[in-house]
Amino acid sequence: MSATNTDVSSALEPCGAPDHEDCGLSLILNRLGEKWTVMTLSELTVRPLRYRELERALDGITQRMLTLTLRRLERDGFLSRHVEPTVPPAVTYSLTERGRSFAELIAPLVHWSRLNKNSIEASQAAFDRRPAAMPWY
Amino acid sequence: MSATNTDVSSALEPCGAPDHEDCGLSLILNRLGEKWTVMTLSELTVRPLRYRELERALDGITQRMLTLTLRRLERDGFLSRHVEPTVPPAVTYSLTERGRSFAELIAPLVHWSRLNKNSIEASQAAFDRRPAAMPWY
DNA sequence: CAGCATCCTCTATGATACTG
DNA sequence: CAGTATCATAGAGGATGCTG
Repeated sequence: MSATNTDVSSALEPCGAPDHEDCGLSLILNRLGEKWTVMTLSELTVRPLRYRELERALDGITQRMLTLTLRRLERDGFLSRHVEPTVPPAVTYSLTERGRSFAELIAPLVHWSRLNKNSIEASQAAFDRRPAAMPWY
Repeated sequence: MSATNTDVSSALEPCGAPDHEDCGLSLILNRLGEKWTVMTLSELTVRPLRYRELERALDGITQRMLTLTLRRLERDGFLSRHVEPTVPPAVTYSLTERGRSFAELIAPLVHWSRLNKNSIEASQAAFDRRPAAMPWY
């Protein structure tokens, strides 16, 4: 079922499908699906930030979700956490090389979204306007 | 907060953050986060498939989730649904141009995952081995 | 064949309160 | 400042049975 002939690396080969080995795709797909991951990475792309700075930058985030998001990203090695042992403590988060690499990976998604936003919303509206019961169409 | 100087289009600018307009990124992020979306698109990348063919290709999927996934992708205009009005009916799903474009967008993620899987898992293991209470490190 | 309807569980997220 | 702890909820996902 894999596209094995002409296209070698440009084809979409999902990892996790029965005939594909697990390549860890689900991990990053899950991360991308989490509500605050991409925005957090984005903020840290600009410069390292402290906990409170992130909290203020990510409008509406709760402390719980901020901590969870940061911990998961740290666990995956996407960012590093630096604690300055002062009182009160100063904790700074910064992207690792891997985190920066991951962020670059996401940029095309943003671009594509921007390009396709309007037409996708048009498709959705058309779909929703569709007569309710019309199994033959 | 946006990176405005050297990097124009390669920077990760999240849409939805307070200082960024909504570019529809959350839609595709949500889709990517859904369990069967990418695998479904992947299967359809090879060739158009009928409902039962997809069901067999996507190991472990329930009819409920297959239908949900297909409907969402159809609504977004990523795939088209063709009904042959025979008895019993024959329904074929195929990628639209937009769906194909989206699939191409995902391919780099697969590649990146493959490349980074092992080192990410190493980071996770190291993180999990870390002493429980050690707020100063 | 290609679904839809129903019930159930589990996880992501959120609200709120407390602390070294 | 930078968290942790507890409680609550909505939606994703799954199990099962039925149908044009």
